[in-house]
Amino acid sequence: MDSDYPLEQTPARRRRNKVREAILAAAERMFAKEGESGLSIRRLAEEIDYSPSAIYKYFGSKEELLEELKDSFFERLLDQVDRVSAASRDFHDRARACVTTYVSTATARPHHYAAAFSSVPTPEELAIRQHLSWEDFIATSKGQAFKILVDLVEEGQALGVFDTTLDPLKAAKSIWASCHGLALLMIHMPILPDVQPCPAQSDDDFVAYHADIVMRGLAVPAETPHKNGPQS
Amino acid sequence: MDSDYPLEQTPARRRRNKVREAILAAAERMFAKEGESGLSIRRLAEEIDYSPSAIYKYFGSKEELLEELKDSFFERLLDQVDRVSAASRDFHDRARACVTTYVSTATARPHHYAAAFSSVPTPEELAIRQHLSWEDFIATSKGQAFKILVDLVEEGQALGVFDTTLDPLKAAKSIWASCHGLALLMIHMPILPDVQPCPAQSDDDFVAYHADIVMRGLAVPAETPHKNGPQS
DNA sequence: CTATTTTGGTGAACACTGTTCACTTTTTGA
DNA sequence: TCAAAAAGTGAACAGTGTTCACCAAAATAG
Repeated sequence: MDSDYPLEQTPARRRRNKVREAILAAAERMFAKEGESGLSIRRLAEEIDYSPSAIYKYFGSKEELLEELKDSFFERLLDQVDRVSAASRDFHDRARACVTTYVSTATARPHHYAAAFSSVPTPEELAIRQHLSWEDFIATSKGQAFKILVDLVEEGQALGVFDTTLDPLKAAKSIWASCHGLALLMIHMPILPDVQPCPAQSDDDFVAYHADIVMRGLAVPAETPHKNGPQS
Repeated sequence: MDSDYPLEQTPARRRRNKVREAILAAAERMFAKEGESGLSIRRLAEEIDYSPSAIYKYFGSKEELLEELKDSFFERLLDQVDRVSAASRDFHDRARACVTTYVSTATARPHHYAAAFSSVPTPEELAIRQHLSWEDFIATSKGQAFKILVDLVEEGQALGVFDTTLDPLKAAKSIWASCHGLALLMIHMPILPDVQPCPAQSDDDFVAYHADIVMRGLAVPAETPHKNGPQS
């Protein structure tokens, strides 16, 4: 069955991929508009003029299909952030850009981002995930996103703008929590920004504002302000 | 039909409330264990020895029932935070306690908290929510939670520990995002804390750590450290 | 106390859903 | 050319939320 060189694209394979992509494209369209509950295998099959059972020749289950949508979305998000994190600019601008692109690409596809963090692991799954190595973790998309943050923290510490007494992993987790929370808050509760007679600003402005506050929390503390540093 | 004083509890009403509470209790148990997808009207009816259609004499739909579960959970959460925010302690400890109790009560019932922020509003819903007043907003549970944060920020500013140039609303939103994100990160990705040869600490310790970092981001800036304050 | 109306509860049905499986048609590879 | 593998299908299964006609019991009115 396997050919001379493994990457050969027989016409059959090409056709198969085409159908697969058609399924994914329709699913993507559906899911982006109506979310997980709005994505139905039967409607999806109807959309691309196939029978529902045909889908199962390409995806083992609806869950598997959804997993692929979510994964490819998160990898796109990761690429975006990776790009701006590798740009050569002022450190503060670059760090802020990481936050803003993370949040804006997340909110641009609310269903995707929310679904990417939707599973509540059962105790058994939790026990399994407990013993997975750091290497295995940063091999995943989420792990790579986390690694970008860790590197960013370490760079900030090396540049003398971040507190060197902070554990980079903890700091990175703190940053991630702040970004994650803002993105989801904007997705699920998009009313807070200018609910009052204050000068209305755009969402993007607030994200940058939030990013600056988050970074201030990691900055080197003032000489003797109060006894308010996180104790190790 | 209406009696002399509106609060009269006829035996019928009492019986009805009893059944209603039984439904809610079973639903609560089911939902806490298996989440929204695991809560089935039919299984729920079977659990309390009623027919599925009986449920609809007490709740208009599954959505309505779920709404009640989520709302009552969030009000419990609000109560917890309200209590510790009203305690008379050192400001830093109190603020930190607000964050830690918020996050820990959220993670104690992961399905509830996640579901409380699960709806992605459609553009139409968004347009409706756009013109709702500040008064209407802080009448809701979420609004009250937000108000606690705003008050906390203003108190911190009055005490001179928070930067007075910060808009209390924006600062409160920033704090909320950070808490919300940490809670959801711990719910959906409970692997980050000590994934490495670093001294393993408990989740609670990290939440407090995070709280301190968040508060540091709102503290009065050092004299002339860098040009890293959020510009208004 | 009786008659009437309202309430609580049920079973069957409707319109969905994801998924499986026996089956046919098409395509591929030797 | 022929057998084997792949692609695709319709019907069925086991679920789901929800509705509705119907019935019995309780509350209410005369």
